[in-house]
Amino acid sequence: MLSNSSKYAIKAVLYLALNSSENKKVMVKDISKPINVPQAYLAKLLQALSRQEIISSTRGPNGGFYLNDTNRKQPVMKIIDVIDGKEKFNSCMLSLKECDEKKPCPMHKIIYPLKSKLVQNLKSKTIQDLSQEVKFGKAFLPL
Amino acid sequence: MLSNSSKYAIKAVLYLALNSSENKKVMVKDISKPINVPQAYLAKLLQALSRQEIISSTRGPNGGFYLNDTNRKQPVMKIIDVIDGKEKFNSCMLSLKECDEKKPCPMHKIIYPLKSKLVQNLKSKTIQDLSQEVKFGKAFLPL
DNA sequence: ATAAAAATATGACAAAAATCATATTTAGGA
DNA sequence: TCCTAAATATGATTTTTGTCATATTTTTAT
Repeated sequence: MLSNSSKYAIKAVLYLALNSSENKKVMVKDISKPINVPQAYLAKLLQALSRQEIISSTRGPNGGFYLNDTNRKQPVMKIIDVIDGKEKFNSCMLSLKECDEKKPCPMHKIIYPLKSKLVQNLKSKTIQDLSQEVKFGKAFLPL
Repeated sequence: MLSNSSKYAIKAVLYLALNSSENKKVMVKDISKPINVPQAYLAKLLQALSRQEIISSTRGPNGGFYLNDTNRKQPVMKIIDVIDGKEKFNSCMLSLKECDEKKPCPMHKIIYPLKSKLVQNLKSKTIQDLSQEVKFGKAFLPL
């Protein structure tokens, strides 16, 4: 449903939400271990997120990745947009060029309402929102 | 969301539902043209579906692919199962080993209800159901 | 029986996604 | 200032997915 890359990225950002701040930066290797994602690969993903200012980073000694307040307010969808591309949830389930309410493909009715609700959720829920769930023991993040 | 392969397969089966019968078999090349899928590739997909008895086929002159009544009663999900594998909609959105109502990952609440509704739809809607929509002008299948 | 027309089986090739490796740049501390 | 530790940029490798090609088997008609 999501690519591995997106899953990795979301896990990493959530990890940062729970374990970093402007004055507590975290190195790639210290993220990759607990979330169980290959370090070199994760580095690439984090760099992409950093370039788009979805997460923050500083180089050099005592540097690392972290989230500032603006970062925390980003919707989860942004992560997916950057890693998997904006088209991820946009295309018709049968890849028909023209597929909408007026001229729906045969799968449209089964899928569209659910997909658009999903997109809505992903756009409204922020990194902050999700990390709070974990913080308050309502959701979990092992492995 | 679905692989190209699954999309192609669904389009082809829908085409067969609308244009074939036990005594009107259709050759690969006559399916691939109208649904705009490369012939050799489609052949491979149809063979896989035929092996799993989701569609029917006979070889030799006047042979081809077609749907019998049993085929038409298959749920759309079966096509996806065969082409993309049963795990497609089964895994957690963050690929956590353990993720369920009791110990949900942070994305669970946002996604699970929608995903399970989607799966339910794909399992209950049959090839027949979808092709009827097209037949009665309630859905469309160009390109 | 034989020839032709179809699916089937197999595998080669290409493109994209995932993974790994390394040289470069930047920032901090001695 | 210079060394070291971190991200960054770049690209090589591997795996998976998508695509193409061809030889084989089965069926029908002559």
